[in-house]
Amino acid sequence: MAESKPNELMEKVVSLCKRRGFVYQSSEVYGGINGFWDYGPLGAELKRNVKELWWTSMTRMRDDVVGLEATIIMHPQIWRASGHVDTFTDPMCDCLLTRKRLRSDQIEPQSGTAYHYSGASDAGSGRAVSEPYSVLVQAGKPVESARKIAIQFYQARGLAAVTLEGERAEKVENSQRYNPDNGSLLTEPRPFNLMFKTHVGPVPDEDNVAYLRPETAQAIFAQFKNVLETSRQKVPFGIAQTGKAFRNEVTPRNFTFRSREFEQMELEFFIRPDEVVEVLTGSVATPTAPGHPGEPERNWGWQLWHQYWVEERIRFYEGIGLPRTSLEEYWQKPDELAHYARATVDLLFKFPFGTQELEGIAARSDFDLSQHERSSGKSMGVFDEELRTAWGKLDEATRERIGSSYFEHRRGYLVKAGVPAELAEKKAREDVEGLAKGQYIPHVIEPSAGVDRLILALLTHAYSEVTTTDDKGKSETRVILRFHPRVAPIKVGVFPLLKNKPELVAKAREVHALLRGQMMAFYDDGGAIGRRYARQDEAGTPFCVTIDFDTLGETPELKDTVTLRHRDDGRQERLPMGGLLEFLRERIH
RNA sequence: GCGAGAGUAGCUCAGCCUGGUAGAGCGUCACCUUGCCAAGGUGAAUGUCGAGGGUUCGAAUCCCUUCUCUCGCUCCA
Repeated sequence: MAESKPNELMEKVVSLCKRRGFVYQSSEVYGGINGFWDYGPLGAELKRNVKELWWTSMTRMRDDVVGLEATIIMHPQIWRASGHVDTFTDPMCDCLLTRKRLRSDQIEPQSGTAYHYSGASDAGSGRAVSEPYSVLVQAGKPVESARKIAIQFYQARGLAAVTLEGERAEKVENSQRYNPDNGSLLTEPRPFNLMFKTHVGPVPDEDNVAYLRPETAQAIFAQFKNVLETSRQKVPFGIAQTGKAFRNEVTPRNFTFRSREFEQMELEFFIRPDEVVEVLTGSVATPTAPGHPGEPERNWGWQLWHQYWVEERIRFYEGIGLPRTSLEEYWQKPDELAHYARATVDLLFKFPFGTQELEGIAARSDFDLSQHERSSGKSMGVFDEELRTAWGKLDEATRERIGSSYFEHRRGYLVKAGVPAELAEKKAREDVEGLAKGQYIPHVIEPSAGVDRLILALLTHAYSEVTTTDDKGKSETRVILRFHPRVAPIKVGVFPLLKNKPELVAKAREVHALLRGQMMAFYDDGGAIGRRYARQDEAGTPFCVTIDFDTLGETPELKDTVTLRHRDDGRQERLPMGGLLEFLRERIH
């Protein structure tokens, strides 16, 4: 990474992105639209490469993961079951004094005396403010403390010497309208729905409200049974999906990092609950050392699976040019975890504007499938013949122990989900009976990555500057994007050494024709050769091929060889044309 | 959404204070030149000065509104 100040580096990257056609602001000719970005020619190739590498490594290279491509608009019930309708509709309000933003439903109810003011004036300047305001003070506190806050409020609105007007006291019980920190009145609560709403059908009304998905994952849960029944997969296995998701962010920030329309790469990897693993294998293996635990084993519990996926994902990033040192693993603290999550690891990248999340790998227990089972009324469980048989062979004490552990987990989930205690107990007991018959709801490990964030990480990580000084002492700074060849938008540039020699141009065209179709190859004969190299460096092209007079046979033993030039160090080597394709393929795959 | 700063050629910026109808460097394109790292020459294109409104004989310049970007408060792909 270049050694610039954070903002400087970010500005350079943003500027380069536009100049070279990686990223443009959406709808720019109309003044742009906040939180939306388009990918230009180079960006589109880069993004495509990243998604294909993810898809290939997740599905094609594995026996135990299959793909899904679901719609963006789904049955609205999905978002009620997932919790997005509730948690994404937060009423927010602002403190009128400090402008601090608060979740109005999370404000501790306050009681005391509210002092209302109709406005204030400044005798000195003759100015007046007629905006009403109030301050809540706890019972017993003097009125002066309210006045002090109110004076600050009116001072902030331009009065120097404040004379408060229309003071009036009122008893208040359990109000959420005041800031607990300073007693200041808050703005009216406004709902902040982070889901984009639309209507299915031509006439918008309440009955046909639908949402653009705020994550791709829920479709995987909703289609879990279909995939299970049609893919010939058995737990443990995963379902992968990439696609657009939409969140009406309060504050889109940091270039493409937080966008309102963005793309995700998500895997839901379904595993057996630990109780099932124990029944089948007699014990549950747990992590013994940090690092990659190796090939999956039958006796792995959720913790090992979780660790496995964390390490798999880090390997993926390493494979596309983000070394482990550029990443940071953050294990969420118990109080930060969502209530259904058992563990979540964030993979953070050191962006110029701060260390921020690229991907979250969550162990989500059986929460999601259970929610959809309760919400849809359709079973989300799987049946495992082997489990039923193994259960039959257990002794009574073991059945009792494993059964009660399973019972506690299921009851815990149901109670948290709002099921009345008595009913939850009854249902949890039924679940234990199901377990004995070979039925259970799979747990899930969810590695969920943001594509656009990853693109931004790759761009900022690849960005570097090289300053050279020529004979005349004139120094010049060139930009090199040091992309891993796997993600580089253009894999190879093909140039005739000179443009005004038709034989060179024809030969270069021939080489270009040989390579294109196999990989993104770019032909260029404009300007001097050094300039063309520089242009490709800036686009992040790892290799350039130059056709010269030796290629044509000027030095007989060099006939049909070309110069291959490496981006990162300018090194050149001579290669036979016939071996070119293989040489490049080895390095870009 | 709120507070602070900014928006002029593809990019980086000057001009704004003190109104008189837009400039530099780089880049882009064409031609010439070219013997491996942004070489040189000649020529060309490009701005409704972010958008809208107002003041004025006249606005990039002064005033208002709006949009976008950057930074702080919330967020986690």
